[in-house]
Amino acid sequence: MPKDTLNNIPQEKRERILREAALAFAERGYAATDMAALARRCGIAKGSIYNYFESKEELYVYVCRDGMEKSRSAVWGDTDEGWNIYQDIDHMFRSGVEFARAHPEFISIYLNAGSTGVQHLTQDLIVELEKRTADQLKLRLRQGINDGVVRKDLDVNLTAWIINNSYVMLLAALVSRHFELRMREYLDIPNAMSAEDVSVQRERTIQLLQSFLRPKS
Amino acid sequence: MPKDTLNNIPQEKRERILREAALAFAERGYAATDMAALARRCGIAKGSIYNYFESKEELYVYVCRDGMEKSRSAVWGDTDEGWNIYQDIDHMFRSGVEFARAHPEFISIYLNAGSTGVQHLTQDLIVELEKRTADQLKLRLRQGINDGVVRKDLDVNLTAWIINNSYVMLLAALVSRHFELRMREYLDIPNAMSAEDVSVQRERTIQLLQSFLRPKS
Amino acid sequence: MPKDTLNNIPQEKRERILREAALAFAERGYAATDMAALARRCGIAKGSIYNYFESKEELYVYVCRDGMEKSRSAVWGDTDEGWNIYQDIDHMFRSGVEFARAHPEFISIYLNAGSTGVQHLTQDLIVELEKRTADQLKLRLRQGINDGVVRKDLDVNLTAWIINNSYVMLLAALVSRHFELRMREYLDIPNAMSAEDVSVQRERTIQLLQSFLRPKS
Amino acid sequence: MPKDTLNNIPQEKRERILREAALAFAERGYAATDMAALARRCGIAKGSIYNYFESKEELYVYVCRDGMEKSRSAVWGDTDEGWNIYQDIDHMFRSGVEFARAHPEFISIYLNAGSTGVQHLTQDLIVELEKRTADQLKLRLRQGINDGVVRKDLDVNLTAWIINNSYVMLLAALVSRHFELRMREYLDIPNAMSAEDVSVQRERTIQLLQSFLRPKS
DNA sequence: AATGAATGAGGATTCATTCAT
DNA sequence: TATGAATGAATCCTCATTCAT
Repeated sequence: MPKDTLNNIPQEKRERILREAALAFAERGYAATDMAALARRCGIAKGSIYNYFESKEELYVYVCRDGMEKSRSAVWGDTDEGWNIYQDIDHMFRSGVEFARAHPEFISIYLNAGSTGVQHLTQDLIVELEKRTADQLKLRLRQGINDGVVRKDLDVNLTAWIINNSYVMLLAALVSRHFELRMREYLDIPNAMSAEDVSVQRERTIQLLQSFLRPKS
Repeated sequence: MPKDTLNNIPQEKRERILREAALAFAERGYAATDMAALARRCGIAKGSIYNYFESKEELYVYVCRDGMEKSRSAVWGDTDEGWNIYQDIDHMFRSGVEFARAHPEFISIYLNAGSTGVQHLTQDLIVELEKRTADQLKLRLRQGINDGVVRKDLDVNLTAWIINNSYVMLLAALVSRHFELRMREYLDIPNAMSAEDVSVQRERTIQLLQSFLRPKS
Repeated sequence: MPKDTLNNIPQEKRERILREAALAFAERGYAATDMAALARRCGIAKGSIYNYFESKEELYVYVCRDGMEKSRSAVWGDTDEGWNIYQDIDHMFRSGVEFARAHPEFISIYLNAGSTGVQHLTQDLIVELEKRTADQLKLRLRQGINDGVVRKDLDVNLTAWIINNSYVMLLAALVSRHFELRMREYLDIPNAMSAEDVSVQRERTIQLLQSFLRPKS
Repeated sequence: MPKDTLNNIPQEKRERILREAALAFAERGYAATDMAALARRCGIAKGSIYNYFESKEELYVYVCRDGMEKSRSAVWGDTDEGWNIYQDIDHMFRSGVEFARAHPEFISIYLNAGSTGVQHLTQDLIVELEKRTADQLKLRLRQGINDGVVRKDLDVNLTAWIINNSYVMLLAALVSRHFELRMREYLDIPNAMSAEDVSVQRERTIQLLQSFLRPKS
């Protein structure tokens, strides 16, 4: 969708533009992002952005697509086919948090995509990303039930959704002041969460969710 | 915070303004909401809004505060002190879904508040609302443990957060196309969710979450 | 087509805006006319124009319609039903030249409408104006033939067209440097045409055209 | 006026550039013609145009000059010194229509040149072309009078101008929707004019104009 | 208190022209 | 010589806010 010109410029520049655009959209949202300011921030002329993209919308969609791909490969890029649901949950939360630390902007954009205004531009794109995770979790839960390591009475779909809900809210807490405050409120964390805090809570969340899955016996 | 003038107009008018403003902000987001269009849809003159509110920001904050209050009283207004955590979860999900159906605009605004752009204006306001729910859930969980109806090994705070995560995502699915698509993806619901679908999934979610709490016995 | 606001402002202002807009479009053409400069020239703020008109196009169309109406009433407003073709030609050329002197901008806009670029916006509008003149001339020619004061072998339609061709080119010469130079070239007028020159040539043209119509006797 | 470079490129390319530039200016007018789009349609790089011409203006002037030369040679290139005014009128209308069919773009440019915006760039150029026709018609009219085949009382200059007025308007009708509609309105032609229609009207026009010249017998 | 015309800073986009390769 | 990426002034239009009535 971007213009050919985008492929004819140095990779470093292309990446810088995408990075700064993602950061800008994440910081201020689509509507409040100013193309002139964005260009300045990228170190290029206002008109140059329009050599690469038809419009602000196209740039936004491209940034989202890029983030989605980066996210997918960061979270699920190196899973082991042999893992079970417990290992997958563990991996998902760890790699997810890692990705959110490296690229908080994409998590913000993900949250924006769920909010109002530009949903229509990106929802399909992002739902595609959800599908990857949904399929993975559902598959592993089914295997776990078959293997007798997961409670037989669990509704696989619903359980996958519930697990992912907390995953999403954890990542949200890493990039959104509101969701961070909410999480600290629930978890009685008085001060801004340190990386250490996050790791601890991530581990506890993993363990608690895992404990929900285990057969009662 | 609004001007005194707001109290000198007919209640019907005041409510209409708040309702339409909430709808407008919910539909398009803060930045993309046009004060002129908003005035038109309220049936009042552009200038009149500025007789009641200092600025667009103040109006937005007031709408949020209003939504927060409506939400709190809708969800927790008529709880019974004698209920246990199972009854509270049941009540929260039921009244929450009911509220989201009656006032989807406030859920949208809540989600926006968690996204970028205008976080700073409303986060404290909305976190206050979270606190009410957090305290309630944590209290009941503690009581449940004491009463022997909840697993003793549960981390009360984390459990409350996890429960509420799914609550938030369920309500989000009712007002955001993106989160609806996500939920349908997880739950294998091929078509737009009917009220019936929502009720069914709400019940299943309640039961699954409740099952996580029960002692293994 | 303009917004209601246009009718809610003082007549003097409304007329000033229309006048200046017509002058601006006439001077520079549609594409080269700058809305900001136009506003300045009208003594109003840039945004104000957009309180009256949806867009530059709408303003342009409105100016054209206005010019067309002014032109029609100026040229054919006070004809006498009893006149014959000779009197009508005389009247048309006289009132046409008078109108072109009072409102050269509308003649320029007429010529632009025949040129490239914005034809589609105004052609129907302006052809409507032509129709008035065409019908008038054709009617009178037919009457003249019936009354025996016009050559019987004349093709009425074609004759009307030929008469009007020179009418158009005469008015064009009054507002367009190019068509003035062309006319002076043909008529051996070395210097810029004075009002006197124009009157003389108008009279000669009238007489020559009239002489073409007379029966050979 | 163009740079020397223009002469160092293959003739085919040079002609293609001129042709496409003429078409582009004719289609959209000077101001609305986009140099980037023009380069694309010429099949050359944007920068290359500036290797041949200093600026858009210079290119435009060059295109006009080229059109003027083509027009002159097309219309008057192969006249016979022995022809009289009747033959010249006949020839002028025939070759003019033929030229307008082959190169409508130059007629459009001619009309634009008479309108606003870029008059100053080309008027002298184009008036030069008019002079050729004016001189020819006036000469032949004078000869006609001397030879007794033209009414002695005619004002030679004015007659030449009147003849040419209809010539201009006929060609205009071939390239401008507005002037075509106007002509159809006058001549009661309900549908778009076919080549056949045009030929018929051209013949009638020639004959009618010629009839105006003939001595009363 | 209500109105809506007026304002002008700001924002997305265009485009003639330049210049490094 | 040819190319096309880069530039930034220019342009259309928006919109929160003001203020005279």
